[in-house]
Parts: sequence; structure tokens; C-alpha cells
Amino acid sequence: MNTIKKTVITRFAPSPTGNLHIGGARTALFNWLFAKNKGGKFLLRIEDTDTLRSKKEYYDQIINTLKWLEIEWNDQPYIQSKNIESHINIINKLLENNHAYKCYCTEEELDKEKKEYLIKKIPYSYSKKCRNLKEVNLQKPFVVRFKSKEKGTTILKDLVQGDIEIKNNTIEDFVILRNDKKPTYNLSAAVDDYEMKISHVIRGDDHKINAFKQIQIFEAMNWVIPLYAHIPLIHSKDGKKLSKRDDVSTVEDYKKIGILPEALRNYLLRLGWSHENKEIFTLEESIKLFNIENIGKSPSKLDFERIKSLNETYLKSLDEKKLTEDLINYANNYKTEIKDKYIETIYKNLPFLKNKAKTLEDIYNNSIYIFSYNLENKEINKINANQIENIKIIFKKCSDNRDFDYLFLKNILDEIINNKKINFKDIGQPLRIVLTGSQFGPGIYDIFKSLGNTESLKRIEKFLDKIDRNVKN
RNA sequence: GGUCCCUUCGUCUAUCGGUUAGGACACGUGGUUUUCAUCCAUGAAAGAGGGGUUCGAUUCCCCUAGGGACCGCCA
Repeated sequence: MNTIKKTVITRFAPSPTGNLHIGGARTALFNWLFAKNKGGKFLLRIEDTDTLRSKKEYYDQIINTLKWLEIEWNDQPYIQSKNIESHINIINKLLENNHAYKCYCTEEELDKEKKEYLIKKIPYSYSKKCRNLKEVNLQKPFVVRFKSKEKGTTILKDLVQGDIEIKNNTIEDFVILRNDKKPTYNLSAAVDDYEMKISHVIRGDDHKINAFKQIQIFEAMNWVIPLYAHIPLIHSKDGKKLSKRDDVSTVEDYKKIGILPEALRNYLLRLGWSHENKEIFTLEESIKLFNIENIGKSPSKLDFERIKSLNETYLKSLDEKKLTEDLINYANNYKTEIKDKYIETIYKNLPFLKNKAKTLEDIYNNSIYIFSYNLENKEINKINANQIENIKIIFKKCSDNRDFDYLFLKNILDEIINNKKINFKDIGQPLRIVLTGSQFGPGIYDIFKSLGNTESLKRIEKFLDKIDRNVKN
């Protein structure tokens, strides 16, 4: 028995044709966690051989998003297009070994074939017309097709799905070199996986059929076949395939509403994988506990509430210095920049600013009155004459004692509430509008404290001035 | 249509033949709180259907139904 342990090498192989997908992020996470767990390597390969759709901006986006998620790969990213020479080389070998052949069929001929099959109601696969051509060096454009097995069955020992058996004749003679002399995905992926010494291919369920094609290439070249684990796809809330229109399909969609990377990672980890009753995993625990055996077999739906709830948990447990940094970065990226002079105030008041928040966006909105105060008439109009009178009383008393504290303020409010037989709400609500520009937000005392006496009084004074002017007009 | 895969509370999931089928999110109720939120307590909520195998099936097998993926000279 061979007891030499093979080094685990996994890879994440996105194509730069769009922003990093939430499913892709999970695939990357699983590959990374598995490699870490086994003390192996995790590689990043950019599959950019579709020159029409691949874009540099997407490449950057994917790289940056993985970094944001703190998923780190070993070595430099492998750029698939840089390895084309090697792919062609293998195609030539396959041709020499009689495992592949040139196919001179034109698109028109193929279309005709397809139509004929359609009329006869037979499922279409290439007719293999060129498989046994006598002359193989015609001066005509050609593609290279792999000679798929025609008899027998193949069993894929999938690490997640178990044994999957298919008849070999259901795999057609697939193209491995296009007529523009560029290798196709299945060929490139197989060659790269071999050259990168990938031990475990962990990827989405949608690649399952490709495994059968890639395995045949491995066999034809007499290479050691990697282990495969095909993880079920992530579905949208209504059970359909996630589409770009769902606006929860890319990592960016979560980032821009202020989901923390830790929370998204935790969510993704638990989506399709579990460890007993555990819900919250630190990074160390994720690495220590992750395994392929506990990956579920069925597809899972996204639950936005769960992500937000998880985010809330992280928001509240995160070190507040770090949280403040995250908030500043978030605001700079997606909202208006928060000036340095407000950062200290926000940091100090984080305990209540983050209280009702589930996302960074919530914290941002809660603290907006600190760095971006604006009192609109529409809000002012919500305040009635009696309430204005009360605010005047408060203003007067506080102005006479500019060093007022919580107790002093509370006594004033209590007194008014008692005297006028009103509810706290009747005074709290309008006061909040005056101080923050919105009827929603933190508690009144918290607002006073966070703004400081001077700023609070200044805002009230400005309001009263405005009211006076409005009355005069 | 062909090939393949999947099926436990609304959602994510636990259960490796014997459980009052457990947890989490969301939801309901109660308490704490000036409000909201937090927090605590508590409640409702599931084995798709039908056949087998077995002393016993959510668990193993088959069928049906439902859902999904793939079926490109895209990756």
C-alpha cells in the first residue's frame, strides 16, 4: 500500500468575464479552507482564454474581492492564456497518439446535421464523420476533436456526490482546438490542472460533465487523475439559478450594503457545509474543522436575512477600532467620505451607533447626523407649535447652564412631560428632528452626548432662528 | 427531449436503523428598555408520495412526483 501522502493542491479557476459571483466565492473559500486544513497549497488560475469576454477590470475585481474576503492564494495567479503553447503541445501529442483527430466539418455542415437529428427526434451529438478520415492533412480549416470512448461506462468517484456512472457514448467527440488555433476550455483546464499538480478539483456542480471529458484527457496522456468534488450550486430565493438580475448574486452586492468579509465568509461556509450545531466559526475554526465529507449534496437557497443576522453578530463582536476603520473604508467606497475630524466622535459613540445596525450601511445611516447635518423644511413641518414651545424651554434652560449633563437634561424633559401631561415621544421625536434632521435615529441623550453641548445648542438655535424667520415671512 | 444529480420546519442544516426528529435565521407571545433595537424566556413550524427490506425506517432499495445542472469552435 502506498502510504506516501500527496501534497494537497487546490485551485480556484474563475474566468474574468464578470464580477466575482457569490457561488464562485464559496468555491474559492472551500478550496482555500480545504488546502489550509491539509497544510497544502491553494492556487488561483485565471481562465482568460475567451478573449472576447475577458476583461482586465474583471480580473482586478476578482483579485480585489478575494483579497477583501481574506482568501489568500499561494504563488502568483496563473494566467491561462500564457500557457497556450503548452496546451497546443499536448493537442499535438494527442493527435500523434491517435487520441484526437482533425475535423474538417464546417459550421454549415454541423448545422445541417443538427437539423436532421432534430427532425428524426434523436438527441444530437457530433456524427464523428471525420473520426476515421483517410486523408488528414487537407488544406482546409479544421478543428481538433478528442476521440471519446465509444464503449463501456465510466464511474466518477466524486468526493461530494458519490459514485456517478455514465455511459461513455454520451460524451461526444468534443473540440479541443478551435479553427482559430486556440485550445478550448476542457483541454486547457486539464493540462493546467496537470501542470499545476492539482490534487483536488473542488468546483461547482455545473462542471460535472466536464470531469468526464477531462478525465479522458488525463487517461490519454497517462497522467495521474486528480480527485474531484462537485459542490451543489447556490440558488436564488425562488429556487432558480442565480442570475445577475437578482442583485444578490455577486460579492460586490453584499459589500456595497456593508456586509463584513468575516460575516460573508461564515455565511458561505455554512451554506452547504456544516459541523454539528455550530453556527459561528472563527477563521481558525473554519480551517481546523473544514472537510469535504460534510458538504451537503443538495443545492441551497440564499437567505438574505441570515446573512444580515450573521453580519450583525460580527458587527457587535468586532473590535471597535477595526469596525471604525471598516466604516470609514465603506463610506469612502460607497457613500460620501467621512472627514477625519468626525472619526473620533464616531469611534467614541459606536456602542450606541451600532446598536440597531445589521450592516455598515446601517451604522453609516445612524451616524450621518454627526458628519452631515441637514435640516430640511419637510422635516421641520413635522414639528407643531406646542413642540416648538417645549424646545424653546429646553434651549433656554440649557443655554443658562452650558455645562449641563445627562441628569440636568433629563430633569428638564421629565418636568415638561409631567407638567404638560405628554409622552416622552412627543418631545423626543421633534428634538431628534432638530438635532439630527431625521425623526429616526439614536436616543435623545445619546445624540446630545455625541454632539456635545455646544454643537447641540447651536443646532437648536439655528432651528429656532429659522422658525422665527418662517413666521415673519 | 437526452444524460446526470438532488428532496428533513418558510430558509440553512443536525441525525451515520430505535430520538418527545435537535440547532440557527425569520416569525408569534411574554419580560427588560422612554421608543425602536439589543438581550432573556417561550411558542408554532419538517422527514414529497407510494411500495419494499427489517422486530423497527427520516436513515437502506425501487417507483412516482417535484426541483436542478449539463447538452457550444463559453468557461
